[in-house]
Amino acid sequence: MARWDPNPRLRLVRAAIDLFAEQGYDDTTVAQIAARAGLSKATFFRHFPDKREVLFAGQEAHSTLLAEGATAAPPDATPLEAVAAALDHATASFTDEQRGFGPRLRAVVAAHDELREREAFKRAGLAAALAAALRDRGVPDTTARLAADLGVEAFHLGYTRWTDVDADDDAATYPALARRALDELRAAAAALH
Amino acid sequence: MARWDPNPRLRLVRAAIDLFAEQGYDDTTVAQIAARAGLSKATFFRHFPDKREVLFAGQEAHSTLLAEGATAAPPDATPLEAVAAALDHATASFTDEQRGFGPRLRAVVAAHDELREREAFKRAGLAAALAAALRDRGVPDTTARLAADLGVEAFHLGYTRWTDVDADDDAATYPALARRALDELRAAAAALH
DNA sequence: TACGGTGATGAGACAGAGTCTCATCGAGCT
DNA sequence: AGCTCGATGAGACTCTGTCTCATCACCGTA
Repeated sequence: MARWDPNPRLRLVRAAIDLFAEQGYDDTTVAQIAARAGLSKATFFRHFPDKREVLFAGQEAHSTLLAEGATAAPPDATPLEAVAAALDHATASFTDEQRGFGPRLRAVVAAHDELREREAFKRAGLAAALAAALRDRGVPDTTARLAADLGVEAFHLGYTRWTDVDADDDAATYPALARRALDELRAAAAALH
Repeated sequence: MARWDPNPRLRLVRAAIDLFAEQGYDDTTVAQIAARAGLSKATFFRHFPDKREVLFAGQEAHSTLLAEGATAAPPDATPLEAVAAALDHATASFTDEQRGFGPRLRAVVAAHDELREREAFKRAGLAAALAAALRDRGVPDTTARLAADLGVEAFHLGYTRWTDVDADDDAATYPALARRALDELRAAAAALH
């Protein structure tokens, strides 16, 4: 696993998750991550803008998928139906390896403000992208933002349940769990006023 | 304005906002901020855990105020009425100096991901505190989170309008603007399903 | 007035994050 | 073999953030 092997990015991600689980996030330096991946510190920063980002890479792709899904929904779909379509589209691409990383990822992030901060930011990015897609469908701004917030909350709630090892129902796919979460949120929102 | 003068914290905040406006956030070092406040770098980090935080200090106080306001609402108040009470309580304490900082603050934050990230995190903290207060009133978890999200969104929307120099209607107080924003959000949420 | 205790500050060393420049390497093309 | 181009490594550098220790102002007390 050295210098000129393929997939340097993925090697860095795996090395980082392993080291964070072994010795903690704070006690792991970027140089150590790079070394385990057979690379140098400089190369790490060519692939990721900072140390936190190695755990959140690919979130931009999720933004794109959510927006695509919402845009591709039938023209007469309601805002929340478009959000459901966005969830279907975005959750379909997740892999088993991503599911496997889930528990370790959540444990590390939960333990460090630095990482929870990045998570909150990424989440805001997802909501903004989804809201923009809804606005392009003609949904008014405030409605679009609220619907997008529900969608992103369902996206995360579904992810949490999908990667929860204590409740590993193999029939529960990520798309199905996200849909169910959205239904719950919709019901709660309807009961709000 | 040197070493043993009073209010070192506030002096640091003012120095930071001034320098960020003058030379930009990236080109301002912590040492420079401390020097302008007549203090040393070490003392800056005694008052703020990191460079970003000098712009967001006091957000914990807002969390407390929001929670207090929600808790103090009449027992028979609906979740959204409790949120309105929380906004009344939290927005009442803002000063004219805070209003004056608003435009510069928003401009600096908007220009740097690093700061927008911290803002998103603080926002999540406010929402969590408000949601916890609502849960303590007996509001179900999901409902509490949604209502809290609306409240925090109204809190920020109201702040933006209150500190918008282009629309400085002196009769528009922060509490009134926050209330109005909450009403708009409530209407949009009701129209969602 | 002198003295001692306490908390805030400064000075400076230090490790790690993140940036930058330049040399080197491998792959593909001619 | 020689050339080009993109990816990498090496290493210097600045700044953030931490830590230790000495110093200073203030306050109470003798």
